[in-house]
Amino acid sequence: MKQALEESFYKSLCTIELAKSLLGKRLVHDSEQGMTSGLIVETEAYLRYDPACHASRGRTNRNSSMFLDAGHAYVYFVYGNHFCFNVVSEGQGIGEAVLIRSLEPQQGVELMAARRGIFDRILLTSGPGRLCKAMGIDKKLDGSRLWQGPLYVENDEREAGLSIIETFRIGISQGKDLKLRFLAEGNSFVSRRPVNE
DNA sequence: GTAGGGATAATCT
DNA sequence: GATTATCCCTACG
Repeated sequence: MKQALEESFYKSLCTIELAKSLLGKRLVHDSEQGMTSGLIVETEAYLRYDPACHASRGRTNRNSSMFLDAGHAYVYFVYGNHFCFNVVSEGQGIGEAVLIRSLEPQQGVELMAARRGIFDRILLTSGPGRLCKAMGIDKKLDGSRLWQGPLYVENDEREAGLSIIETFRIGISQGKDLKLRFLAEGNSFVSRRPVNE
């Protein structure tokens, strides 16, 4: 592994700051099948008093890793088909996290394509379920420590000068009016373009 | 390009 | 039994 961000990075920021700060950084998975990585270009924040947040109605078996210390992974299964990957934020006992919604593929594009069964670079990792499949992220990584790997985040020089757009979150029925989705302006790998504002 | 629905299963009521 | 932080395929303009 090259330079995984340290635990202190995750602890030093609140959830919204972390969601913005992760844009332009690189998510890396050093798996048994090979190395894959991608630039984070879209995130969403889920806050503890937010009705759309899994943790807002208390701790359950499913969401328990959301209550770990900042810098752990929260991976869950949705719609009977897909995994979603989150970066846990805030201190132990506080259920907040940042959902990673899309990546721009960097290393291991061939492996991603093989895992996904498609070859269109744009569709490889543009969506939370898609990127988990491409990166080989599943329930085994739930609760893992992002500062130790094999799944981790590192800096990328492209973070500098990045413009961030704030807009509404996707795929939820509650908390729709909150602008807690963040994306890299002008990047074509985001899962959906913002509609109005 | 947009809209609709099916797949598919853990979780919660 | 309903809901769900999704994806993909098909049909229709």
